[in-house]
Amino acid sequence: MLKYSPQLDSVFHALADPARRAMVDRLVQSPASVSELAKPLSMSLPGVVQHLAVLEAAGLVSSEKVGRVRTCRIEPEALRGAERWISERRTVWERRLDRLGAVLEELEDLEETTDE
Amino acid sequence: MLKYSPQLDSVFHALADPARRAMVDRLVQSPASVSELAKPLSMSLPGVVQHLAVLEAAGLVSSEKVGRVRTCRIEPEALRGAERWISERRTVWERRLDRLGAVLEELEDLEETTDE
DNA sequence: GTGATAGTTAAGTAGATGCTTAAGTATTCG
DNA sequence: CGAATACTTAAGCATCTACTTAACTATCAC
Repeated sequence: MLKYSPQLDSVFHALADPARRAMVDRLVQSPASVSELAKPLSMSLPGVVQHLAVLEAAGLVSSEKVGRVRTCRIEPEALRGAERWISERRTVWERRLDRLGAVLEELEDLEETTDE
Repeated sequence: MLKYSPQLDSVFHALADPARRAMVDRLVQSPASVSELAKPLSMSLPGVVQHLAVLEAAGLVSSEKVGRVRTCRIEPEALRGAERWISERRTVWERRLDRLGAVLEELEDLEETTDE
């Protein structure tokens, strides 16, 4: 199992939950407090805090407490890492398709010249 | 919790495991049999089959059995869906940065004109 | 047919996950 | 000060996950 990345593990795992995606969705608009994040979610506050901990562990979100309010903000680099992994795979797959297409065209050309 | 997508749940969940990412990594190169997928993974064959089932449930991989060999291939559309979700969020975040930058510049201009 | 190959099915298990409620601790307001 | 706000911590619990081993089925090769 080469190039194992616990970083990707935790980012993809964090994004696999709808409540956590909703929180990310909210945070890309602007920073928010824990209760602001909780408001649209039908869940207890401690539940939200646990999701927040998962997002922070994945490096997707950072937060800072001032007074009694914890303000959360998104960390786009982690998001970018996941995006990069996917797009690299897509690139490999598309290159393969291109090579396949080229081979098929060559075969067609060969058939034409041998048939005529 | 608006626009809940079980599709994204399952795709991100599938990608959160290193063995499954390794399988995707292999399959973007070319289709492969179950045992070919299993070879680089230090895991029993039934374990691999279970991971395969997760990938298929997420729509990331499809497979077909011919004779005694099951051939697996990647389904890039599901990958693209996950990539799209991430890139949409990144776009929102970047737009916000642009607006912020514009506002800051305006403030600077105002200060200059009022100071002088 | 016999045996090897390729995969499948079933059952069990340790540990992680996604919640909950209850009971705290700070901070701010009047 | 005393009450309201904004979290935080702890504990408990049902369910899900990622494996395992053992036993089975369906090809294919001779």
